[in-house]
Amino acid sequence: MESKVMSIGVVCELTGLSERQIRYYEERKLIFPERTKGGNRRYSFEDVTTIQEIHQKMQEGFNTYELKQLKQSKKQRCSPIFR
Amino acid sequence: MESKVMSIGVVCELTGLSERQIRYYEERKLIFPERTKGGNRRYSFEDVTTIQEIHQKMQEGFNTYELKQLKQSKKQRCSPIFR
DNA sequence: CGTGTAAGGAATTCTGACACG
DNA sequence: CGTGTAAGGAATTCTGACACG
Repeated sequence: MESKVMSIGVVCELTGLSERQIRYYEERKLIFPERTKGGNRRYSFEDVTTIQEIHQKMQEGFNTYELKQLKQSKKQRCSPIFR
Repeated sequence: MESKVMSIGVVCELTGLSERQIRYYEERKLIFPERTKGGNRRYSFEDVTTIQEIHQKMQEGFNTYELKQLKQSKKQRCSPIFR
């Protein structure tokens, strides 16, 4: 389910995290919710999974910069250039 | 996906129907969204599908009472008593 | 019956900032 | 760095009612 349908409040319930934390992950460019015409964020179930993974990694000691690096290195290894 | 995560605005976008129509289906007991602590409705993807089916049937000439009857007869045929 | 609408209020979300560390 | 919070405003949703038919 990749459709962006959830408000931040629902994501908080699903993840147990605060709005602040979720918005911070976005600020660090780790998640990319859509926006309604009025400017409200909309998240997908994939986003929720990603958020949970981010939180898990952070509890293991990674910071957001490192997580960003990890994501990008994964992307590179999967890109056509590397095949 | 049976989790109730969507606000009525998202359901409107997904179905192309108005808030009024969607709330009316609930009034006629054809759908059963959950509520947040504050009283806001939350719908699942299953609800969206059901809403689309209801709208389809209504365009075919059924009224909400008949649709309610249809649902109940389906339930009865599937109930243990009828096996 | 099914749906549009204006009305007023309440719940939800937004941003930018200050704070701590 | 990551997160809590109070502040003020804006978007979203709620209910009950009137309207048409």
